[in-house]
Amino acid sequence: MSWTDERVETLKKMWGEGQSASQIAKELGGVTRNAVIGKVHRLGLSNRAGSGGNAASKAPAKEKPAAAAKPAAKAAPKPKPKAEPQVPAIKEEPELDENGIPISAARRAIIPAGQPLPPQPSANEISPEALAKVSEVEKTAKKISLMELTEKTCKWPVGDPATEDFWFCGLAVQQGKPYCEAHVGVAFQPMSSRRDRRR
DNA sequence: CCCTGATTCGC
DNA sequence: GCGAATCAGG
Repeated sequence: MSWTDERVETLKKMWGEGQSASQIAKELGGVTRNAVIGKVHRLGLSNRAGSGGNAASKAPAKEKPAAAAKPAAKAAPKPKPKAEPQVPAIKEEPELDENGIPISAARRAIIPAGQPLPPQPSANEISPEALAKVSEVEKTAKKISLMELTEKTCKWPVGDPATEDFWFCGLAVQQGKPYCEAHVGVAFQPMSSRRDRRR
C-alpha cells in the first residue's frame, strides 16, 4: 500500500479529529499504526493542538545502548527553544461520543465559580457498579487542580467549584477518553439505562 | 499487558 | 519517503 492522495487525506482528517494512529491505520488498512505515525511526522502535523496546546511532552532524548558507534562528527546539541506560556488554556473539549453527557460537567465546573453545581451524573440511571467504583476511586484520586489538568489526566470534577473542597480526579485517563476508567464508566453510560423505546 | 505517540535508521 | 523496531509513558 502506498500513500495515495486519498489515503493521505483520510489520514489528515482523522488525525485532525483526534483519532489515534492505530484507529487510522485500521481504517486505512494495509498499514500499521507505525506507518501512520511515521507519515504524520513526515507531513509535519505531529501535534494536533491548534493553539496553545501541549501535545508532545515526551523527552526527545533517546539513547541507544551499545552497538552503534557513530563516527559522525556532529556536535550539535539542539536546545529546543520552547516558549511555553505558563497559562495552559483549557481547550480540551472531549468530543462526546454517542451520548451527550461527558463534557458538560467539566465545562460547567470550569466556567463560573458560581453557584450552579455541575450536573454530576452521580445518581440516577447509572449502574451501581460504576457508581461504587467512582466512590472508591475518589479516595485514591490525585485530586489535582484546574491548572494541573492535561490531556492525560482525568478531568472529572468532584465537589463544589465554589468551595475549597473541589478538585479534579487526575488519574490517568482511559485511552482516548477525558476521564479515568472509573469515571468513563459513569460518563459514558449507554443512555439506554431504563428507556426502552418501542415503536 | 493493554494502549498511546515519538524517534531512529536501514531500506 | 517509508515503516518496523524501539523507546517512553499512561
